[in-house]
Amino acid sequence: MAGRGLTVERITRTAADLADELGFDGLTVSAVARRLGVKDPNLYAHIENARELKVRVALLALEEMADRATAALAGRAGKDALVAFADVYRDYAKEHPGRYTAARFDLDPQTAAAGAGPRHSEMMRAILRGYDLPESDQTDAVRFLGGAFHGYVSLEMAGGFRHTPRDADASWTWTLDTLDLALRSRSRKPT
Amino acid sequence: MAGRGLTVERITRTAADLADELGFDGLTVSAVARRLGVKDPNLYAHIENARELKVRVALLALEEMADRATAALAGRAGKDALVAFADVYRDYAKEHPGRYTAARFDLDPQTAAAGAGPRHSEMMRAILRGYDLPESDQTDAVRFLGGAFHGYVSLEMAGGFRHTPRDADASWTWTLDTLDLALRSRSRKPT
DNA sequence: CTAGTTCGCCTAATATGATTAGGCAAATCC
DNA sequence: GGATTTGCCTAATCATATTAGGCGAACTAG
Repeated sequence: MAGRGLTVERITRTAADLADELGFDGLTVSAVARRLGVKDPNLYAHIENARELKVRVALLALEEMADRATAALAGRAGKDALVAFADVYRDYAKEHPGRYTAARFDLDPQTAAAGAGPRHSEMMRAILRGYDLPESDQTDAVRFLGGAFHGYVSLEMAGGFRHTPRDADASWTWTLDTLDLALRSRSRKPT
Repeated sequence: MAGRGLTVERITRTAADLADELGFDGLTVSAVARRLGVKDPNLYAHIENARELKVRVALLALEEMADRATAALAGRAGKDALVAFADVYRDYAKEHPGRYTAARFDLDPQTAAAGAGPRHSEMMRAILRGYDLPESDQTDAVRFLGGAFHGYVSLEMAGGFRHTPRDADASWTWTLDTLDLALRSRSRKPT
């Protein structure tokens, strides 16, 4: 049997691959079962329901991104760190569109807190340390940055930039330069 | 019959309302038919398939937002305009989460171009005129702003800010201030 | 006015997907 | 070696999407 040894891990990995191939919305229990060479009902021995499948993919994606980000951040600070971190998101979204979309899946608070979500905020805060913002601006800046990164990537992924000839990479660079500029102008110490 | 006089418009409006109530993903042909008091197959006399239903909701949302934005922008310029415009998005997303999500639906280029999408870019460009950016930065800035607005709203809507106590409105204000700052630092003329 | 047509809605039927209940055979335990 | 557990399967139900075809009321042409 092709399905020899089903495990939650194997199911999740397969689901993640399928999400990348079919789009996160196209991810179905049936498709995963098919790909694994087993019948649909088998999967329910390992997962509760379709939602759990998606949640697991979301958590996987969050973790993979956090791992990459951690690596990218090593030894960098300031704008360097900002750019490296942002590139991790954008590159990941390009390589794994389904996973990336999954990462935005609406997780319930506990699940989210148990996943890699907090690692992401942590890293963001670490980057911001390089800008020396007032303590009170910290959270605002995390939200601002997170939104800016995600928004850009998400619009680009949705094809929102196809209408205009301007190169998406160039706009990305401009965006990061501008974010850096913005944060520096918020800094307590002069640049 | 409750369904007296089905029209694409009525179907679309009903679909949009359902999207707001159930979430865009929960929007189904069946649910719309139920709400309209007719059997599912009837709808196919007016729409091609489920996708078209979603596309129509997306176009409706885009248009409604554009209308609001147009009104909000009247008589404003500079940061005032920026804030008014951004608030339109955020408020709309709060009032109509399903419609807002729909507005990000992946439309094919022609459909998108025929809809209100271009109006949005136009308004964004109008706002940017107040900042007097170099010609070449125009498109980059539109993408940057669009991404920042959408990203923030989308994270907030997805509950991404629930983890931290900090008030989402305050962060929004900070974000808009920072965007204004960023654009001003990109301006050709001094502030 | 009336046969023919169109309109608006319905029932029947198929396919896919989610999910539950229960069967069976090989591997494992005492 | 029989009892059990494990791993997968079949059968069955329900919701949704979508197609095909029926039926009566309103509408139109002669």
